[in-house]
Amino acid sequence: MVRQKIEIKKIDNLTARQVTFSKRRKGLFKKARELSTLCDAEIALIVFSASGKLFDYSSSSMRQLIQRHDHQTEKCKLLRQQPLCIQGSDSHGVLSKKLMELSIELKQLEGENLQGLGLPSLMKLEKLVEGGISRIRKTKNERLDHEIKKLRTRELELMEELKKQKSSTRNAFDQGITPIANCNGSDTFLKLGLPYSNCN
Amino acid sequence: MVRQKIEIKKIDNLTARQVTFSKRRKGLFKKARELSTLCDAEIALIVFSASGKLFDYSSSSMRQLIQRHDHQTEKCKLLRQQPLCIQGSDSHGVLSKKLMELSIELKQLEGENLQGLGLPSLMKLEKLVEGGISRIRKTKNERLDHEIKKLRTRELELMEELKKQKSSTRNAFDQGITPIANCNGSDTFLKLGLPYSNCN
DNA sequence: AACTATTTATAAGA
DNA sequence: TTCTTATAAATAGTT
Repeated sequence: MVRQKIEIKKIDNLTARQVTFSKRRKGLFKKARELSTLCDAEIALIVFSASGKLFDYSSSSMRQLIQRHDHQTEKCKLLRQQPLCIQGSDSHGVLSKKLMELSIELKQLEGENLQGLGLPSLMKLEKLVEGGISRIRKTKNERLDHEIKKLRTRELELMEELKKQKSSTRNAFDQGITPIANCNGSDTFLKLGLPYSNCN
Repeated sequence: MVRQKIEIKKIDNLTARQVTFSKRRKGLFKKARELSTLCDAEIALIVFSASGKLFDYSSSSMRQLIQRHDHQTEKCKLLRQQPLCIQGSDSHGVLSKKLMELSIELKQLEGENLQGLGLPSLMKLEKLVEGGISRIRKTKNERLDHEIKKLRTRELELMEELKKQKSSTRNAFDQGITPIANCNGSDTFLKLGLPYSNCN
Protein backbone atom coordinates (compact mmCIF):
# COMPACT_ATOMS: atom_id res chain seq x y z
CA MET A 1 0.00 0.00 0.00
CA VAL A 2 2.91 2.30 -0.10
CA ARG A 3 6.42 2.18 -1.35
CA GLN A 4 5.08 -0.92 -2.93
CA LYS A 5 1.67 -2.43 -2.89
CA ILE A 6 1.62 -5.61 -0.84
CA GLU A 7 -0.45 -8.71 -1.27
CA ILE A 8 -2.88 -9.45 1.56
CA LYS A 9 -1.46 -12.70 2.88
CA LYS A 10 0.45 -13.61 5.97
CA ILE A 11 3.77 -11.74 6.16
CA ASP A 12 6.57 -14.28 6.28
CA ASN A 13 9.24 -12.25 8.02
CA LEU A 14 8.57 -12.21 11.76
CA THR A 15 9.98 -8.76 12.41
CA ALA A 16 8.17 -7.22 9.49
CA ARG A 17 4.98 -8.92 10.66
CA GLN A 18 5.34 -7.52 14.16
CA VAL A 19 6.02 -4.03 12.89
CA THR A 20 3.08 -4.13 10.53
CA PHE A 21 0.87 -5.49 13.30
CA SER A 22 1.80 -2.61 15.52
CA LYS A 23 1.21 0.02 12.85
CA ARG A 24 -2.01 -1.38 11.47
CA ARG A 25 -3.44 -2.18 14.86
CA LYS A 26 -3.02 1.45 15.82
CA GLY A 27 -4.73 2.47 12.60
CA LEU A 28 -7.58 0.03 13.10
CA PHE A 29 -8.32 1.24 16.62
CA LYS A 30 -8.22 4.83 15.47
CA LYS A 31 -10.72 4.06 12.70
CA ALA A 32 -12.96 2.30 15.17
CA ARG A 33 -12.95 5.27 17.55
CA GLU A 34 -13.61 7.68 14.73
CA LEU A 35 -16.52 5.68 13.36
CA SER A 36 -18.05 5.50 16.79
CA THR A 37 -17.73 9.21 17.37
CA LEU A 38 -18.72 10.42 13.92
CA CYS A 39 -21.72 8.17 13.46
CA ASP A 40 -22.89 7.53 16.98
CA ALA A 41 -22.24 3.81 16.57
CA GLU A 42 -21.52 1.28 19.30
CA ILE A 43 -18.33 -0.60 18.60
CA ALA A 44 -16.44 -3.42 20.26
CA LEU A 45 -13.07 -4.48 18.95
CA ILE A 46 -11.01 -7.35 20.27
CA VAL A 47 -7.58 -8.14 18.87
CA PHE A 48 -5.23 -10.91 19.89
CA SER A 49 -1.71 -10.75 18.49
CA ALA A 50 -0.19 -13.95 17.15
CA SER A 51 1.69 -14.18 20.42
CA GLY A 52 -1.55 -13.98 22.39
CA LYS A 53 -1.46 -10.43 23.68
CA LEU A 54 -4.87 -8.81 24.02
CA PHE A 55 -5.85 -5.39 22.73
CA ASP A 56 -9.40 -4.20 22.96
CA TYR A 57 -11.64 -1.22 22.59
CA SER A 58 -15.30 -0.61 23.12
CA SER A 59 -17.24 2.57 22.68
CA SER A 60 -19.24 1.85 25.84
CA SER A 61 -19.42 -1.26 27.97
CA MET A 62 -17.77 -4.29 26.43
CA ARG A 63 -19.99 -6.72 28.29
CA GLN A 64 -23.13 -4.85 27.32
CA LEU A 65 -22.07 -4.79 23.70
CA ILE A 66 -21.22 -8.45 23.71
CA GLN A 67 -24.52 -9.25 25.34
CA ARG A 68 -26.33 -7.19 22.78
CA HIS A 69 -24.45 -9.06 20.09
CA ASP A 70 -25.43 -12.37 21.66
CA HIS A 71 -29.06 -11.28 21.71
CA GLN A 72 -28.97 -10.30 18.08
CA THR A 73 -27.16 -13.46 17.13
CA GLU A 74 -29.82 -15.52 18.81
CA LYS A 75 -27.07 -17.21 20.72
CA CYS A 76 -27.90 -15.87 24.15
CA LYS A 77 -26.39 -18.97 25.67
CA LEU A 78 -24.95 -19.39 29.09
CA LEU A 79 -21.50 -18.16 28.12
CA ARG A 80 -21.67 -14.73 29.63
CA GLN A 81 -18.80 -12.73 30.92
CA GLN A 82 -17.86 -11.41 34.28
CA PRO A 83 -19.56 -8.44 35.84
CA LEU A 84 -18.43 -5.18 34.40
CA CYS A 85 -14.86 -4.04 34.89
CA ILE A 86 -14.51 -0.51 36.10
CA GLN A 87 -11.53 1.63 35.16
CA GLY A 88 -12.27 5.14 36.42
CA SER A 89 -14.31 5.98 39.45
CA ASP A 90 -16.02 8.65 41.48
CA SER A 91 -14.39 10.23 44.47
CA HIS A 92 -16.69 8.75 47.08
CA GLY A 93 -16.88 5.31 45.54
CA VAL A 94 -20.65 5.50 45.72
CA LEU A 95 -21.17 4.99 42.05
CA SER A 96 -18.61 2.24 41.85
CA LYS A 97 -20.19 0.45 44.72
CA LYS A 98 -23.66 0.81 43.29
CA LEU A 99 -22.37 -0.32 39.93
CA MET A 100 -20.86 -3.45 41.42
CA GLU A 101 -23.99 -4.29 43.31
CA LEU A 102 -26.00 -3.88 40.16
CA SER A 103 -23.56 -5.95 38.12
CA ILE A 104 -23.80 -8.76 40.60
CA GLU A 105 -27.56 -8.52 40.78
CA LEU A 106 -27.75 -8.56 37.01
CA LYS A 107 -25.56 -11.63 36.75
CA GLN A 108 -27.73 -13.35 39.31
CA LEU A 109 -30.89 -12.51 37.43
CA GLU A 110 -29.23 -14.14 34.46
CA GLY A 111 -28.61 -17.18 36.59
CA GLU A 112 -24.85 -16.64 37.07
CA ASN A 113 -22.68 -16.28 40.13
CA LEU A 114 -25.23 -18.00 42.33
CA GLN A 115 -22.76 -19.85 44.50
CA GLY A 116 -22.79 -17.26 47.25
CA LEU A 117 -26.56 -17.44 47.72
CA GLY A 118 -28.46 -19.45 50.28
CA LEU A 119 -31.70 -21.30 49.72
CA PRO A 120 -33.96 -18.39 50.80
CA SER A 121 -32.19 -15.98 48.45
CA LEU A 122 -32.46 -18.45 45.61
CA MET A 123 -36.18 -18.83 46.14
CA LYS A 124 -36.67 -15.07 46.21
CA LEU A 125 -34.61 -14.75 43.06
CA GLU A 126 -36.67 -17.43 41.36
CA LYS A 127 -39.89 -15.58 42.24
CA LEU A 128 -38.48 -12.30 40.98
CA VAL A 129 -37.40 -13.78 37.67
CA GLU A 130 -40.70 -15.60 37.30
CA GLY A 131 -42.46 -12.27 37.70
CA GLY A 132 -40.10 -10.75 35.18
CA ILE A 133 -40.62 -13.37 32.56
CA SER A 134 -44.37 -13.19 32.89
CA ARG A 135 -44.25 -9.44 32.29
CA ILE A 136 -41.92 -9.93 29.37
CA ARG A 137 -44.32 -12.48 27.92
CA LYS A 138 -47.28 -10.23 28.52
CA THR A 139 -45.64 -7.39 26.64
CA LYS A 140 -44.52 -9.74 23.91
CA ASN A 141 -48.05 -11.04 23.52
CA GLU A 142 -49.54 -7.57 23.42
CA ARG A 143 -47.10 -6.81 20.67
CA LEU A 144 -48.06 -10.02 18.86
CA ASP A 145 -51.73 -9.23 19.31
CA HIS A 146 -51.19 -5.84 17.77
CA GLU A 147 -49.33 -7.31 14.81
CA ILE A 148 -52.01 -9.90 14.20
CA LYS A 149 -54.81 -7.35 14.42
CA LYS A 150 -53.00 -5.15 11.94
CA LEU A 151 -52.57 -8.06 9.55
CA ARG A 152 -56.22 -9.05 9.84
CA THR A 153 -57.36 -5.53 9.16
CA ARG A 154 -55.09 -5.41 6.17
CA GLU A 155 -56.42 -8.73 4.96
CA LEU A 156 -60.01 -7.54 5.20
CA GLU A 157 -59.11 -4.40 3.30
CA LEU A 158 -57.54 -6.46 0.57
CA MET A 159 -60.55 -8.79 0.44
CA GLU A 160 -62.81 -5.79 0.13
CA GLU A 161 -60.75 -4.50 -2.72
CA LEU A 162 -60.83 -7.88 -4.42
CA LYS A 163 -64.55 -8.06 -4.06
CA LYS A 164 -65.00 -4.66 -5.64
CA GLN A 165 -62.82 -5.65 -8.55
CA LYS A 166 -64.70 -8.89 -8.90
CA SER A 167 -68.15 -7.32 -9.03
CA SER A 168 -67.06 -4.59 -11.39
CA THR A 169 -65.06 -6.64 -13.85
CA ARG A 170 -66.31 -10.22 -13.48
CA ASN A 171 -62.77 -11.35 -14.05
CA ALA A 172 -60.91 -14.55 -13.30
CA PHE A 173 -61.14 -13.96 -9.54
CA ASP A 174 -64.69 -15.12 -9.73
CA GLN A 175 -64.15 -17.97 -7.32
CA GLY A 176 -65.10 -17.98 -3.69
CA ILE A 177 -62.29 -16.55 -1.55
CA THR A 178 -62.85 -16.05 2.15
CA PRO A 179 -60.64 -14.23 4.62
CA ILE A 180 -58.84 -16.37 7.19
CA ALA A 181 -59.08 -13.59 9.73
CA ASN A 182 -62.50 -14.75 10.79
CA CYS A 183 -61.87 -18.47 10.61
CA ASN A 184 -60.40 -19.03 14.03
CA GLY A 185 -61.19 -17.34 17.29
CA SER A 186 -59.58 -14.05 18.14
CA ASP A 187 -57.39 -15.58 20.81
CA THR A 188 -54.78 -17.47 18.82
CA PHE A 189 -52.08 -15.25 20.17
CA LEU A 190 -53.02 -16.04 23.74
CA LYS A 191 -52.00 -19.62 23.23
CA LEU A 192 -48.47 -18.51 22.65
CA GLY A 193 -48.41 -16.91 26.04
CA LEU A 194 -49.76 -19.52 28.41
CA PRO A 195 -48.23 -18.95 31.78
CA TYR A 196 -45.95 -21.80 32.72
CA SER A 197 -46.59 -21.47 36.42
CA ASN A 198 -48.57 -24.68 36.36
CA CYS A 199 -45.52 -26.51 35.15
CA ASN A 200 -43.42 -26.09 38.19
CA MET B 1 -10.58 13.46 5.57
CA VAL B 2 -10.74 14.40 1.98
CA ARG B 3 -12.26 17.15 -0.06
CA GLN B 4 -12.04 18.80 3.27
CA LYS B 5 -10.67 17.58 6.51
CA ILE B 6 -13.43 16.92 8.98
CA GLU B 7 -13.46 17.20 12.72
CA ILE B 8 -13.96 13.96 14.60
CA LYS B 9 -17.26 14.65 16.32
CA LYS B 10 -20.78 13.43 15.77
CA ILE B 11 -22.02 14.39 12.30
CA ASP B 12 -25.14 16.50 12.68
CA ASN B 13 -26.82 15.83 9.37
CA LEU B 14 -28.61 12.47 9.48
CA THR B 15 -28.13 11.60 5.84
CA ALA B 16 -24.48 12.54 5.84
CA ARG B 17 -24.04 10.50 9.00
CA GLN B 18 -25.62 7.44 7.44
CA VAL B 19 -23.52 7.73 4.31
CA THR B 20 -20.34 8.16 6.31
CA PHE B 21 -21.30 5.24 8.52
CA SER B 22 -21.73 3.02 5.52
CA LYS B 23 -18.44 4.03 3.93
CA ARG B 24 -16.31 3.97 7.05
CA ARG B 25 -17.82 0.77 8.30
CA LYS B 26 -16.81 -0.91 5.08
CA GLY B 27 -13.32 0.50 5.46
CA LEU B 28 -13.06 -0.59 9.08
CA PHE B 29 -14.07 -4.15 8.31
CA LYS B 30 -11.61 -4.30 5.45
CA LYS B 31 -8.80 -3.12 7.72
CA ALA B 32 -9.76 -5.69 10.31
CA ARG B 33 -9.67 -8.50 7.76
CA GLU B 34 -6.34 -7.33 6.41
CA LEU B 35 -4.73 -7.10 9.82
CA SER B 36 -5.91 -10.58 10.66
CA THR B 37 -4.55 -12.02 7.44
CA LEU B 38 -1.27 -10.14 7.27
CA CYS B 39 -0.27 -10.58 10.90
CA ASP B 40 -1.95 -13.80 11.88
CA ALA B 41 -4.02 -12.00 14.51
CA GLU B 42 -7.37 -13.05 15.94
CA ILE B 43 -9.92 -10.28 15.61
CA ALA B 44 -13.51 -9.77 16.64
CA LEU B 45 -15.36 -6.66 15.59
CA ILE B 46 -18.90 -5.77 16.58
CA VAL B 47 -20.62 -2.66 15.27
CA PHE B 48 -24.11 -1.44 16.05
CA SER B 49 -25.41 1.42 13.95
CA ALA B 50 -27.19 4.24 15.75
CA SER B 51 -30.44 2.63 14.62
CA GLY B 52 -29.46 -0.66 16.21
CA LYS B 53 -28.47 -2.71 13.21
CA LEU B 54 -25.69 -5.21 13.85
CA PHE B 55 -22.58 -5.73 11.77
CA ASP B 56 -19.88 -8.09 12.90
CA TYR B 57 -16.75 -9.85 11.85
CA SER B 58 -14.49 -12.34 13.49
CA SER B 59 -11.38 -13.95 12.13
CA SER B 60 -12.41 -17.26 13.68
CA SER B 61 -15.22 -18.12 16.07
CA MET B 62 -16.84 -15.09 17.65
CA ARG B 63 -17.81 -17.16 20.66
CA GLN B 64 -14.29 -18.43 21.22
CA LEU B 65 -12.81 -14.99 20.83
CA ILE B 66 -15.23 -13.51 23.32
CA GLN B 67 -14.54 -16.32 25.75
CA ARG B 68 -10.84 -15.74 25.38
CA HIS B 69 -11.38 -12.06 26.00
CA ASP B 70 -13.44 -12.82 29.09
CA HIS B 71 -10.74 -15.07 30.37
CA GLN B 72 -8.09 -12.39 29.95
CA THR B 73 -10.33 -9.89 31.67
CA GLU B 74 -11.03 -12.19 34.57
CA LYS B 75 -8.73 -10.17 36.80
CA CYS B 76 -11.55 -7.63 36.92
CA LYS B 77 -13.38 -10.14 39.02
CA LEU B 78 -10.68 -9.84 41.65
CA LEU B 79 -10.89 -6.06 41.57
CA ARG B 80 -14.59 -6.36 42.21
CA GLN B 81 -13.95 -8.03 45.54
CA GLN B 82 -12.13 -4.93 46.77
CA PRO B 83 -14.62 -2.14 46.19
CA LEU B 84 -12.57 0.50 47.95
CA CYS B 85 -9.44 0.10 45.87
CA ILE B 86 -10.87 2.58 43.40
CA GLN B 87 -10.21 6.26 43.84
CA GLY B 88 -10.36 9.38 41.70
CA SER B 89 -13.35 11.11 40.20
CA ASP B 90 -15.96 10.30 37.63
CA SER B 91 -15.16 13.43 35.66
CA HIS B 92 -16.55 12.13 32.39
CA GLY B 93 -19.70 10.63 33.77
CA VAL B 94 -18.60 7.24 32.52
CA LEU B 95 -19.71 5.54 35.66
CA SER B 96 -23.06 7.29 35.67
CA LYS B 97 -23.59 6.21 32.10
CA LYS B 98 -22.77 2.60 32.84
CA LEU B 99 -24.91 2.74 35.92
CA MET B 100 -27.85 3.87 33.84
CA GLU B 101 -27.26 1.21 31.21
CA LEU B 102 -27.08 -1.46 33.85
CA SER B 103 -30.19 -0.18 35.60
CA ILE B 104 -32.16 -0.32 32.40
CA GLU B 105 -30.93 -3.80 31.63
CA LEU B 106 -31.76 -4.89 35.15
CA LYS B 107 -35.25 -3.45 34.97
CA GLN B 108 -35.84 -5.17 31.67
CA LEU B 109 -34.69 -8.50 33.04
CA GLU B 110 -37.22 -7.92 35.78
CA GLY B 111 -39.83 -7.31 33.15
CA GLU B 112 -40.06 -3.54 33.56
CA ASN B 113 -39.58 -0.68 31.11
CA LEU B 114 -40.31 -2.92 28.17
CA GLN B 115 -42.18 -0.35 26.13
CA GLY B 116 -39.19 0.63 24.05
CA LEU B 117 -38.53 -2.92 22.91
CA GLY B 118 -39.73 -4.51 19.71
CA LEU B 119 -41.02 -8.02 19.29
CA PRO B 120 -37.61 -9.52 18.38
CA SER B 121 -35.97 -7.96 21.43
CA LEU B 122 -38.77 -9.20 23.64
CA MET B 123 -38.36 -12.73 22.38
CA LYS B 124 -34.63 -12.61 22.95
CA LEU B 125 -35.17 -11.20 26.42
CA GLU B 126 -37.60 -13.98 27.17
CA LYS B 127 -35.01 -16.54 26.07
CA LEU B 128 -32.34 -14.91 28.22
CA VAL B 129 -34.52 -14.87 31.30
CA GLU B 130 -35.63 -18.43 30.68
CA GLY B 131 -31.99 -19.43 30.65
CA GLY B 132 -31.48 -17.50 33.86
CA ILE B 133 -34.36 -19.03 35.71
CA SER B 134 -33.37 -22.53 34.73
CA ARG B 135 -29.90 -21.91 36.16
CA ILE B 136 -31.38 -20.39 39.29
CA ARG B 137 -33.60 -23.43 39.71
CA LYS B 138 -30.75 -25.81 39.12
CA THR B 139 -28.70 -24.14 41.85
CA LYS B 140 -31.68 -23.99 44.16
CA ASN B 141 -32.36 -27.67 43.65
CA GLU B 142 -28.76 -28.61 44.29
CA ARG B 143 -29.02 -26.66 47.50
CA LEU B 144 -32.30 -28.39 48.39
CA ASP B 145 -30.80 -31.76 47.58
CA HIS B 146 -27.92 -31.05 49.88
CA GLU B 147 -30.23 -29.90 52.69
CA ILE B 148 -32.43 -32.97 52.36
CA LYS B 149 -29.50 -35.34 52.35
CA LYS B 150 -28.12 -33.69 55.47
CA LEU B 151 -31.49 -33.95 57.22
CA ARG B 152 -31.88 -37.59 56.29
CA THR B 153 -28.46 -38.42 57.59
CA ARG B 154 -29.23 -36.57 60.79
CA GLU B 155 -32.54 -38.36 61.13
CA LEU B 156 -30.89 -41.75 60.74
CA GLU B 157 -28.30 -40.78 63.33
CA LEU B 158 -31.05 -39.76 65.75
CA MET B 159 -33.01 -42.94 65.11
CA GLU B 160 -29.86 -44.93 65.79
CA GLU B 161 -29.38 -43.10 69.08
CA LEU B 162 -33.01 -43.65 70.02
CA LYS B 163 -32.75 -47.35 69.32
CA LYS B 164 -29.71 -47.60 71.53
CA GLN B 165 -31.47 -45.77 74.37
CA LYS B 166 -34.56 -47.92 73.90
CA SER B 167 -32.72 -51.20 74.15
CA SER B 168 -30.65 -50.05 77.09
CA THR B 169 -33.30 -48.26 79.20
CA ARG B 170 -36.69 -49.67 78.07
CA ASN B 171 -38.20 -46.23 78.56
CA ALA B 172 -41.40 -44.56 77.35
CA PHE B 173 -40.25 -44.42 73.71
CA ASP B 174 -41.16 -48.05 73.41
CA GLN B 175 -43.59 -47.50 70.56
CA GLY B 176 -42.85 -48.19 66.92
CA ILE B 177 -41.19 -45.17 65.31
CA THR B 178 -39.84 -45.42 61.79
CA PRO B 179 -37.70 -42.94 59.94
CA ILE B 180 -39.37 -41.06 57.12
CA ALA B 181 -36.10 -40.73 55.26
CA ASN B 182 -36.65 -44.03 53.50
CA CYS B 183 -40.36 -43.64 52.86
CA ASN B 184 -40.23 -41.82 49.55
CA GLY B 185 -37.78 -42.14 46.72
CA SER B 186 -34.59 -40.16 46.73
CA ASP B 187 -35.71 -37.89 43.91
CA THR B 188 -38.30 -35.66 45.52
CA PHE B 189 -36.21 -32.60 44.89
CA LEU B 190 -35.95 -33.34 41.22
CA LYS B 191 -39.65 -32.86 40.83
CA LEU B 192 -39.23 -29.23 41.80
CA GLY B 193 -36.90 -28.73 38.92
CA LEU B 194 -38.84 -30.06 35.97
CA PRO B 195 -37.93 -28.05 32.91
CA TYR B 196 -40.79 -25.86 31.84
CA SER B 197 -39.76 -25.67 28.22
CA ASN B 198 -42.69 -27.88 27.28
CA CYS B 199 -45.10 -25.36 28.76
CA ASN B 200 -44.74 -22.66 26.23
C1' DA C 1 11.25 5.49 15.87
C1' DA C 2 11.34 8.56 11.74
C1' DC C 3 10.87 9.40 7.06
C1' DT C 4 8.52 9.55 2.69
C1' DA C 5 6.82 7.76 -1.60
C1' DT C 6 2.79 5.70 -2.64
C1' DT C 7 -1.40 3.46 -1.93
C1' DT C 8 -5.76 3.64 0.26
C1' DA C 9 -9.64 5.76 2.32
C1' DT C 10 -12.99 8.90 1.99
C1' DA C 11 -15.80 13.87 1.96
C1' DA C 12 -18.24 16.17 -1.05
C1' DG C 13 -20.63 16.43 -5.12
C1' DA C 14 -23.24 14.33 -8.90
C1' DT D 1 -27.54 4.04 -3.26
C1' DT D 2 -23.56 4.29 -6.24
C1' DC D 3 -19.90 6.75 -8.80
C1' DT D 4 -16.45 10.14 -9.25
C1' DT D 5 -12.68 12.76 -7.80
C1' DA D 6 -9.75 15.66 -5.13
C1' DT D 7 -7.43 15.30 -1.15
C1' DA D 8 -6.43 13.49 3.59
C1' DA D 9 -4.74 9.54 5.91
C1' DA D 10 -2.39 5.24 6.28
C1' DT D 11 1.42 2.72 5.67
C1' DA D 12 5.60 -0.44 3.25
C1' DG D 13 9.99 -0.12 2.82
C1' DT D 14 13.99 2.31 4.09
C1' DT D 15 17.12 4.62 7.29
